[in-house]
Formats: sequence, C-alpha cells, structure tokens
Amino acid sequence: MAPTSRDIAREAGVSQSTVSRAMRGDARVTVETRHRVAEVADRLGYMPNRSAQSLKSRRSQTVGVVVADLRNPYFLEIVDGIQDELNLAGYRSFLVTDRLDFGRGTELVDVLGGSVDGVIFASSRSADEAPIRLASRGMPVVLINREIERQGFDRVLSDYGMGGILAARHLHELGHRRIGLITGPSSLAVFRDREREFRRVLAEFGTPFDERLRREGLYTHQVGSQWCADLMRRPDPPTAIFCADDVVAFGALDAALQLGLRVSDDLSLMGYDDIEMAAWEMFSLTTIRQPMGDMAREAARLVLQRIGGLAMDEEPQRRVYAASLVRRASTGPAKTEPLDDGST
Amino acid sequence: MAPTSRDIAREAGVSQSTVSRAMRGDARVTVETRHRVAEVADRLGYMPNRSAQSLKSRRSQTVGVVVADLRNPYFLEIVDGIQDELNLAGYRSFLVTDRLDFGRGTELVDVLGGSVDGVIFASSRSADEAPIRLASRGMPVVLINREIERQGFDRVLSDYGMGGILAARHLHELGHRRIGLITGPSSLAVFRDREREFRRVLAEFGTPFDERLRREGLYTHQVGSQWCADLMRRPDPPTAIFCADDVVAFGALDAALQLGLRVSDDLSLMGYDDIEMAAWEMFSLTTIRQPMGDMAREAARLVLQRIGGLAMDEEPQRRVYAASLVRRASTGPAKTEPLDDGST
DNA sequence: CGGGCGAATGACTACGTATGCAACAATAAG
DNA sequence: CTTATTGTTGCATACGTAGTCATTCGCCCG
Repeated sequence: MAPTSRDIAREAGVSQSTVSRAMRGDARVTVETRHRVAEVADRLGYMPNRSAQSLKSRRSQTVGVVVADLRNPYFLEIVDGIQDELNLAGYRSFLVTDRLDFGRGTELVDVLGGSVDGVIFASSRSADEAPIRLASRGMPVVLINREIERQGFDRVLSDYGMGGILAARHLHELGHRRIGLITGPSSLAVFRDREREFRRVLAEFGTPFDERLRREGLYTHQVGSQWCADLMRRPDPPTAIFCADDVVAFGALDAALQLGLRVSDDLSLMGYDDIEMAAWEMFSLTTIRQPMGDMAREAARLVLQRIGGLAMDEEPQRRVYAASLVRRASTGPAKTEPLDDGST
Repeated sequence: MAPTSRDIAREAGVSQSTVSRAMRGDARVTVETRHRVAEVADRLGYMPNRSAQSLKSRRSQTVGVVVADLRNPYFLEIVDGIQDELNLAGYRSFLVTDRLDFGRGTELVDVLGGSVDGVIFASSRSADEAPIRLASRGMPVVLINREIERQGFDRVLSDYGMGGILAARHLHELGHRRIGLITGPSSLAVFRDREREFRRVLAEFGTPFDERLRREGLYTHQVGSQWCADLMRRPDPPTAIFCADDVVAFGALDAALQLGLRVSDDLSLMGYDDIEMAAWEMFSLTTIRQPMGDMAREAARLVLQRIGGLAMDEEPQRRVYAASLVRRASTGPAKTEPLDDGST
C-alpha cells in the first residue's frame, strides 16, 4: 500500500541506498539526484517507515516523558519546556501519564521500554521501581524534583527547602502566628524537605508550628478546598495557610470564598510553583516560584547528553535551582494578633 | 547491549519463535514453557523491541493525537478521554501539539507519518493540509470539532449552532439587550456556526446584535481579558458578554475585576465548553457544555474501527453531540434596562 | 501394534531501512 | 596515455521480531 524507498528508487531510476541517503540529506548525493528523489517521493506520497529506521539505526529519536497528571499546570509547563528543547535537537517526546499506574510502575516500563532512547521522570507519584528498572537496562533516565535513594540518576531539582524558608519568613514578617499547612504526600522527598525547613524557621522565630493545623493530601483543587474549609471551621482557625502548590491554593481560595472569608484580610494564602494562572487578577496569588521551564529544558539537555554517548558511568549530574518569593495580593498583614517581632 | 529474543531463547533453551509466542501470550505455548521464558526474560531484563515489532507486524499500536495547545483545559479533557479509550484497546497515543506548526502542517505530516496507525485531530489551528495529506496516504483520520471541505473523514462534532442558540436565549431571558461577543477565529467553522445562530436568535427576539460589540481572537485568557476591558470602557458597554470559551471568560472575568465591576450584577459572563474549572466557586461560570470526554472516547473508537479493518471507502461516520446550558452564578438579570419581552 | 492425528516447538524468511564496501565515472596529475 | 584521486552510486547485509511452514513427539483408535 504505502510506497517504500524501493518504490521511490525504481521510479526515480536510482538505487534504494541513494533514496535513503537523499532523504536524509546526505552530502554525498548530487543536488540534481536529490531533487529528483524528492520530487518522486513527494509525488508518490512517500514517508520513511519510522519503525524500520529505528530498528536499523538503533535510535528512535524519541524521549519518554512521564508526568503524574496533566491536569495540574505545573506538569504542563514542564512538558512544554521539555518539548521545546527536544524539538530543537530533532527529537520527539512520548508523553505518558502514570495516573492509572499508581502502584507498581511495571506497566510503565513495558510502555516505554524498547521504544524510547531515554526517559525523563517529572512524575512524583509512580513507585521508584520504573526508573530503576529502566536505568538498570541501560536506559538514560533523568529525574525532575524527585529523589530516589539509588544513585546514578541525573537529577534536576528545585530547592524546596529554600522554598519552605522563604514562605515561613514571609508569613512571619506579616505577623502571622497561627499558620496552617496543607502539604503534599509526605512520601515525596520534596514535600518533606520543604516542611522541615518551614517548621525549622518558624521554631527559630519562636512560634513553633501547631501540629493541629497540618493537613496532607494530593495536590488537587479538591484537596485544597476540603482541608481549607476543615481548618477554618476550627474554633481557633489559622490566619494564614501555606499550600502544597498553586492549584491547592486555588482550592483553598475557593473554600474561603464559600465560607465568606476575604482572602488576605481574613486569611492569607500562599501557593507554590508560580504557574501562569497564579498571576491572574482574580487569584493574585503570593507563591514560591520555581523555574519549571528552565528546569525542564535542562532535563532535556541532560538526557540528550546521555543519549549522545555520555557514558552511563560518568558522574551523575545534579542541578539545583533556587526558589524565590513572588508577592501578590493573597497574603497580607495578620490582623487579629498584635505584631510581635519574635526574632532573636 | 540490551538482550533480544534470541538471547532469551538461548538462555531458556527454546527457539526465538517460542520466545516471541510466549511473550505475546500465544495459547499454543505450554504453560511451563511460558513460565520459563517469562522467568528468563525477567531475569535478563528483556524488553521486546517495539520498532522490530512494528516493522514486522505492520502496526505501531499507536494513534497520533493532534491538539493546538495543551494549555487550554478543553484540549486536556479531550486528550484524557482519548487516552482512556485507546488504553483499553491496548493502544498508545502519541501526542503532538501544532503550536509551533502554525502554517503549513507539513512538519506535522513528517512527525506522524509512518509512525502511527491513525490520527485524531482535535486541533483547530493547523491548516487543513495535514489531515488531507495523511488521509490521502491511506491513514485513518478522525476530526473532532473540525470541518474540512474534503469529504471522507470520520467526524465527531458538538452542535455549536445549538450552543449559540442556548446562549442567546439564556441572556435574552435574563433581560440583556446589549450583549457583547468575544468569539474565536472566524476561520473555524465551529465559531462561525455558533455566531450565526447566536445572531439569528437575537434578531428573532427583535434585538439584533450590535456589530460594535463584536471582538475576535484566539481562545486565551489574555484575549478575553483584553477585549472585555475594551468593551467595558466604551461609552455604551454591554451588560453581558458571550465568550469564545471558558478560558476566555476567565480572562473577561479578570478584566471585570480589575475594572471594579461585579460579575453578574454589573456584567453577566458566559463561557463555552464547561471545563472542570468552570465549576470552581470563584468562577461559578455559566456556560454551554459540550461533552468533551464522550466525544473524545467516540473519536478513539472510530479511529480504532478504521484501523481494525473498516475499509476507508466505507461511509464516513459523523457523530453530533448536543450542547446544553449550565447555569451558574456568572450570569444574572440585566439591571440597567427594563425587562422587555421582545418575543413575538 | 501401526497408522494417523493433534499439540508443541523449531527453522526460516521478510518487514523497510541504514550503512560498509565495492564499483564506477570523471578529473587531475605524472 | 596511464594512474591516482575524488566524488557518486549500487550491492549486499543486518537490525529484532512475527508468522508460515515443517518437524517432532506422544497418544488414541482401529
């Protein structure tokens, strides 16, 4: 049905080899031959068979990208950045969500294995098994914002500890003393790092974190909304809440509206990531920014390096990106309690 | 480096054919043989080479999915639905955004051609060239919410005309007589259909559309925000605006907030699609719902049918889904003008 | 007890391309 | 006019697997 390089060769009066070379822009082919081949190929609607190309050249020119759930814009911005960089290098990306693959990660290995030249894990959900199994088969693997005990992975990380510090300082400076925390799954190192530093700073300021104001869950709107409502219905509600990410903060904002609270006046809200939407007027969310785009592009560059021949036993790379505070309107001075400079 | 089926065969003391059959669960292989092969494969970390499989079986078990821009949740919900259905059938999806490929669509053909068994176009941006070229090469193509003159494509459509009617009725019933319209690119049939019906209904009600209240642009937050501000700064601003989609409505809402307008009281806003976010308390957006998930799954089913052998010259399928009104808090009765039942 | 039959497996080839190597033509140098 | 050289092209092969056909073996039935 579909014409092959042999068909093109016959029609153009050259050999199949020449067609192959002409299509790939090999300089050893005369300009006129190249033109003739191109003309015939176009006329017959020839498309090189990717499978055959990959089989022969042992490269699929494709990198697997694993994210937890595209519904969270955090992942979108990462996917976007990766694609930009991969496309520049002539590579394609094969996007996989492990939403359905919650537990074991074996299916993930089957889907990716043998069809990509490398994999970038931006997911924080799937078990550690998938990256380890892939890497042990010689597949280049890069992790974004993800810690795995096993060594040997290239990693791109945002400094979540620093994020926790910046958030704690900001809220404390505004005078908040009762601060709620809605954090992500504590199985993930990034959330543990952030929480640890957040609490450390608060304690240093002399206002240790109140355990009863802690909530944990997935980073979804639903979770933010539910826990925020839960926290604010307490007899002693917090005056500020630090959320797992921006989407969770939107959920919290939603709950606050439903409870008739004015954000910033009655309740300060902080998010994390600084996704595009956080800047929308209606949210105007104070948040901790991590440069998702830069990190994603760096991850793509790292995986391309490994694919390009950088031996697997070369020193694993580790790139850490600083976090920064983005002040907007969702946080404001605490009203109910007097300002009390607790710094030592 | 990576073990092949031959390596497994040697190690397990069987032939390569048997390994192939065992891996694919062929019933003709003894249970014990299958187990032995599976054990060896697992031990050596064998992964079948997808390229070789595809080359031999002439199927990649992959369907290309083309969307304009993942940043719009409308596309996300479609991608999600497609993936659900494809995964059920053991197919994978290869996601491509044609964001960078604005004009010609040839690059798109190169990326998809020869590597997928079928393509679903949910994009409304790229030129008509890509689907036509792919189809002319015998590739099954399904279009979602997209009209192309050329016949022979399976299509899944939402009834945009009906959406326009529902919106016009709703706003008119609320008493609005000065209604703004921020629509999508008029190069797209769906937007033309909707606008035509929208205007027809308004005219029938005796309150023809005021051309000066029409704006057009891409379906982005930015566009909604900009045009809404533009419309509301007029000496005779509209009392309601019907937006191209929900994201545009969010932009409009943003602008309204910035201008100090109260949504629903000072200005009614309607979106289109009913993406998940539209139900968030802070938006509570009245909108026209189209069942993106159902449509996406149907599109997947259609493309799988064609791949499964339904001849290309079989009657092209055409599935039209009804639109429905979802009333929420962003629309309310017009205040400034007296209710005037213009119905005949 | 032998012929035949079915179940299980093995040998072999083709899928469409990339690529090393040989062949060839054209040109330059001797 | 011969030989070396450079630049183009053709030939042949291998990539790893699926599937066709052939083979083996055990078993049932006549």
